[in-house]
Amino acid sequence: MAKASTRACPVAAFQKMISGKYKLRIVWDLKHGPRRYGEIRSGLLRGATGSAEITPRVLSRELKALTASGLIDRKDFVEVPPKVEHRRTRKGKSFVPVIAAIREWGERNLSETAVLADAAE
Amino acid sequence: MAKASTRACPVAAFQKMISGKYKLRIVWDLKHGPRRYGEIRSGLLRGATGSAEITPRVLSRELKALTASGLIDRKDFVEVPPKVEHRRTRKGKSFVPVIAAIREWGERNLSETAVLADAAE
DNA sequence: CAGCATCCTGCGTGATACTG
DNA sequence: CAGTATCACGCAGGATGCTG
Repeated sequence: MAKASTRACPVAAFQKMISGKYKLRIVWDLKHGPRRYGEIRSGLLRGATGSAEITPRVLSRELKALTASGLIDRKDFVEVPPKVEHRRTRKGKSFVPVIAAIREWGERNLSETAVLADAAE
Repeated sequence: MAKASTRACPVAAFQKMISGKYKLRIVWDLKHGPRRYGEIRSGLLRGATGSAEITPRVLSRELKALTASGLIDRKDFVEVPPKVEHRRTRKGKSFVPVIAAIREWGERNLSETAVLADAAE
């Protein structure tokens, strides 16, 4: 039964796994190696103003979900001052090409003209 | 602000475009050619009981969004009885490999056994 | 057959404040 | 520094009924 569902819709499982606005970007941002909590937070959405982006609550949740999905790994240096690092797992690394494919397609089909048409709200 | 996000992250635009539970599946299901509204609806989530899945409201919205995104094309045979077909556009077809990549990865890493094994690991 | 109108609910997301 | 606690809100998405 589970076989049937996943076989019918791996896409659904994928969507569930990367649900949320930041998961894909987090995994992608980890390409340079392990990153600390604060690094992800400040490096994720540098807006034009460099203003804050993701709230601690949300980032925490995303990281937990990604860890639960097995895409990233959490390393806690247990002592003070608090230090936690996240890095991609094997599974996470194997997922990178998929993100790359998405990015590549997005850059060709969603950039500029397409984006403007879509962002016309 | 939506503009900024799409600009920096094609991934974000991608997520926005395929947001929702059915868009990817709809595009995928159109691989066999044009499909009528009812065909998509009854063929999308044929459960064990074959019960209904997506409501007209939701399906309609998904189709509109996909049309607005340029992934699918809507053909309305204007006369009675109502007949509407949807098919993939060029853009939609170019998007297929991405879905295929997602599916392929999902089948290898998100299938029941893999999920369980990875969760244990 | 292919929708639209209305109501309702859960959840993802953000803002703010606090803590070990 | 790396979170947790609480409140609030918008929106996706389901249910139901009606229509051209």
